[in-house]
Amino acid sequence: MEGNSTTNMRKTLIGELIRGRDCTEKLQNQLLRRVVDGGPESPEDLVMKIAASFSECLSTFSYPVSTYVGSACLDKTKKKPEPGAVKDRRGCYKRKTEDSRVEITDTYEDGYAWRKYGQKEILHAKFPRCYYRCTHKDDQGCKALRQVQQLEEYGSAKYRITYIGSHTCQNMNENTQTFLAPEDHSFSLINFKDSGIKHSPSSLSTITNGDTIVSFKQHDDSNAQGGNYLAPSSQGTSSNYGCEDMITNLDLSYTDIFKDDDLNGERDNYHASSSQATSSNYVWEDMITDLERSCDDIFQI
DNA sequence: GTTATTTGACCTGG
DNA sequence: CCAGGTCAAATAAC
Repeated sequence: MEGNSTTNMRKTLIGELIRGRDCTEKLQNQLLRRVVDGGPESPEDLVMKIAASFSECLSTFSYPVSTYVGSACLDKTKKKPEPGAVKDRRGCYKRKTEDSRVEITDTYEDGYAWRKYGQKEILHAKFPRCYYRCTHKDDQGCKALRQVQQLEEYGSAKYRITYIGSHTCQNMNENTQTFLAPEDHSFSLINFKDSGIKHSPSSLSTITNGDTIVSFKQHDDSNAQGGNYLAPSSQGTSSNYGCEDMITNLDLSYTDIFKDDDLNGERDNYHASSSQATSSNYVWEDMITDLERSCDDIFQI
C-alpha cells in the first residue's frame, strides 16, 4: 500500500529530474555553442522547463516551494522561554529568527575574525557543521554568529554559510563585507510555482524568504592568495563564464542525484518507511533544493 | 602564560 | 526521543 505511492513518487521524481537534466544539457550546449542551431527552445524556455521540473519534484514532496532557506525556515511563531529562567546557559540556543542570511560560497573566509566554538555532525551531511562566533564578542559584545557547512562538491569545496545577527564590532574589513542587510538587496527570487523571475542589480544572486537571504558568490581561485578574494568582478565580462560554470554545476548536481539515489538500484531506504518520511525525503529535497539554487544563479546572468 | 581549537556533555525545540 | 546549538574543560598552538 505504501509501496505503490512510494513507487509513483519515485517515478514522478525521476521523470521530472530526467526532463530537467535534458533541458540543462541543451542549455549547456547552447551556451557553449556546441550546436549551431539550438532548436526551437530558447535558453529562457529551457530554464523555465528546468524550473518547472523542480517545482513538480518539490510538490511531489508536498514541499512548500521557494521557502527553503536552510534552517532559517524555522522562523515560526517562536515563544521564547523567560530569558535567564534557565539556571545554566548551556544549550540554551536561540533559533535563528531575526537576522539570518545563508550564503553558498566556495570559500569559508569572509574577512571577519571568527572564533570556533563548536562542531557537530549533522544528519545526512557528509561534513560536520562548524559553529563560529565573532572574535570580538568578549571585548565589543559583537553578537554575530555563523555556521559553516561544507557541501559535498567535485574537486572544489563549497560551503553553505549561515550568518546569524550582524556585526556590531568595529573591526571590519571593508572590502570583504560579504553580506548585505535585507533592505539593501533587491531580491532575486525564483518562484517555482509561478515562474516569476526577478532580476537583481547586484552581482550577488539571492534567494530570500522573509528576513532571510540565500546568496551565491563566485570565487576566482586565481586571486585567492591575495586576500581580495571577494573583489567584485565586472558584471559584464564574467557573465558568460559564470553562466557556463553554473550550468555545469547544475549538471553535476543532476549527476549527483542520479548517482546518489542509485535509480537503477534498490536504495529505497530513502523512501521506505512512511513513519520516517520527513527524514527519508530530506536527501532528495536537499539535492533538489541545490538544483534550485543552481538554477537561480543562472537566472541572474 | 595566553589564546584558540577540539570535543563530549548538556540543553532545547520539535 | 532525537537532532542540532551551545558550553566549557581539556588540549594545542603560539
